[in-house]
Amino acid sequence: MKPGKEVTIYDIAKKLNISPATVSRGLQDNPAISKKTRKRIFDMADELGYRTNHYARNLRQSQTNTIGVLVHELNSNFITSVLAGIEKVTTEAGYDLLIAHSSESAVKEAANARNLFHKRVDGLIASLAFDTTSLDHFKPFKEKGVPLVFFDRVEQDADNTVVIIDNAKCGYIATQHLIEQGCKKIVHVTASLKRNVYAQRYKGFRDALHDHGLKFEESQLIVNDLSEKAGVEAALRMLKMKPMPDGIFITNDFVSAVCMRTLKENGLRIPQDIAVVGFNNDAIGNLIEPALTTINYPGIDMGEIAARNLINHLKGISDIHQTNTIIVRSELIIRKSSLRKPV
Amino acid sequence: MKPGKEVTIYDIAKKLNISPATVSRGLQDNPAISKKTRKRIFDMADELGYRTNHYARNLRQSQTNTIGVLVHELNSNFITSVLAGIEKVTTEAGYDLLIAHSSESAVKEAANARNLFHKRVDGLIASLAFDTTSLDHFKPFKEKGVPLVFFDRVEQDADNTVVIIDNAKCGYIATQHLIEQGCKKIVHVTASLKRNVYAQRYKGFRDALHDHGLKFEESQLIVNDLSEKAGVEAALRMLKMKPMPDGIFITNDFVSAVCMRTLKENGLRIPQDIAVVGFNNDAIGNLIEPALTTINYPGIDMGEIAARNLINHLKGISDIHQTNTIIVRSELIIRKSSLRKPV
DNA sequence: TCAATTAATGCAACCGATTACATAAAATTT
DNA sequence: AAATTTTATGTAATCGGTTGCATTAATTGA
Repeated sequence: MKPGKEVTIYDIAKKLNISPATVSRGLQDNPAISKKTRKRIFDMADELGYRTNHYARNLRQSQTNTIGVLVHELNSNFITSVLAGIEKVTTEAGYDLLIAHSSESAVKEAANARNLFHKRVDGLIASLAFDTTSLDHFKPFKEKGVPLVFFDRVEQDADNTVVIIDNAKCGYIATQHLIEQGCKKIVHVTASLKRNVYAQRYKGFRDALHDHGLKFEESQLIVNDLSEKAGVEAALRMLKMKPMPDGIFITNDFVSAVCMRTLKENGLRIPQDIAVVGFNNDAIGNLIEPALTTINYPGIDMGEIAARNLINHLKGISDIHQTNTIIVRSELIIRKSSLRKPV
Repeated sequence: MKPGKEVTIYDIAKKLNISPATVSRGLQDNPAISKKTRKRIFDMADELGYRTNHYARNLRQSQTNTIGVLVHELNSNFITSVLAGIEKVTTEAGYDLLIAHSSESAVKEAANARNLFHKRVDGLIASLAFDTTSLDHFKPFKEKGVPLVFFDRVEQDADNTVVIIDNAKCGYIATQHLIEQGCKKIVHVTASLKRNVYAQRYKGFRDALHDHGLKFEESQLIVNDLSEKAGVEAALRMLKMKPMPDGIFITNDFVSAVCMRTLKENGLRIPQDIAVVGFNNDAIGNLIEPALTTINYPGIDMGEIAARNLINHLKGISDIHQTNTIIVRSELIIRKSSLRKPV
């Protein structure tokens, strides 16, 4: 076979002395085509090394069989497992994936959304950046009727389908666990409260404090960007507090690890002096010392659920506008970083 | 604008009373079109909310403006930064990315290659799975003249363009460093020696031992699959050795962290009893205790270089078959896990 | 045996952009 | 002013499948 020469259904048709329409139908397993002809078509396709031209097909059908995924970063355990879940479902269903990440920038997020829109994805799965406030960049999708599913970082007030965990509950049980371990002054380290996930976790945190009769001061809330530098700074700030906190609930395992390192460097013992609870159950939590208590939630399931809902909608099996909010299970995993009492 | 109604260049042409050809040219900044007309075209395109139909374009031009990326996993720092590098270059050049991962399975790798081939990527960037032995699944690309670039895990004997680091040298300096720190019995923990990266690192390791007059026994080489379980087993095996090793060179930071954890659990002090050097400079290395000495190499640069070479080739700026092997810089980062002597 | 169904296949118009070639209009040269 | 060149635009074929409708062949029924 010479390079550059592509085999088309016309070539197959000519060789077999039948019409291209028949070849097309045969390739699609259209029941109108006899088994005999179909077999001949497939055999000839193999022989000639035929491959479908998806561009011709998509052009004609005016659908791309592509799903866009918009995430903030690719660098966490959580996100990669969500992607794995999405990928599993979409490949099974014969869809391609176009993945874009915003590096936590609302501007880049909007640019990516625009790009995916121009690429005509059939549907979009997205998790918002830190500083995204307006959802305007998703409007074109809505106007064209392209279905959207948000996961994890979402805007819940809008009429979107969202796949999330119960962040408030997670925040509550994480905090409650610290309280049960005897912590009296608990600090919460988190990111922009404009994002639902952080706002909800914070809410759970506050509720738990309140329900257990612990008071709260503004200084017990540290908001930053979840970078390494921010983790170090948060730890230093806590070291200066009087009295020092005896418990920390941090919204992310990486920052937890950084904080713990800094605290330890400054002579504090974990969990005796300060107990720590993280969030996400990244691999790192089990490798640092002491091992990190954290909230586990199944990224892969979230990805699968988001993708499955979108695809069912696309195939007309179900309507995405009916199921508005899907809550995925989550749990507290208790390890040494918070254990001050015998189990 | 009603959903479902797509604006085409014909619509623009009709409104402006010019031909679709002119619109097409105007949109492409073809110099044959007067500035005035071009402006009218762009304005009308904006007004109508026109978006290019890439499928029509690709069909006509018989090129997809898509580059396939084939990697073993998405879960490491290294791979995500390579992807970031690739993405940067390809988006700048207006290419899309189709990313597939093989989960370290040669079978899945072949399936992904087949899929990307059928999707007609214009070029392919790949890093091989553990157990890939044959490169047959890349043949169709070669036959059709689709350019290939391999990075990191490559097959060097073939006539492919590869982007790599000097793994032998890295293995050498890592080992030499341990020797300089006074290690007499060094164990190397790595993965399948069929893969160039591991084979070369092992070679460097052996050469360093030899050059410094240290003898080597088979038991000093532990080959596994770089999983958590494998890391624990490797550590346990070393604990049973008589005499126990006083240095370890591990081919990956995650496994290093796991090994260190197990060794510490068994009462060993690092680096006093055993010094450890990892590979990759993952974030984890700086969070565990003691911080991990490791080899750093810039994934983002590798990605950029691989992508840039591929794209230059596609654009006819350069020929990929000329530059056969590109070696990216790498360096040893010394941290506490190996430091037995004052710097 | 012949009409009425049903099954299998073909015809031809599309999807939306690109581009070689032709043509018209404007600018320049002689 | 006519001829020539340059600039701007139009015509129509093409890329490779898909699909509504028409047609033919095979099967069934009367």
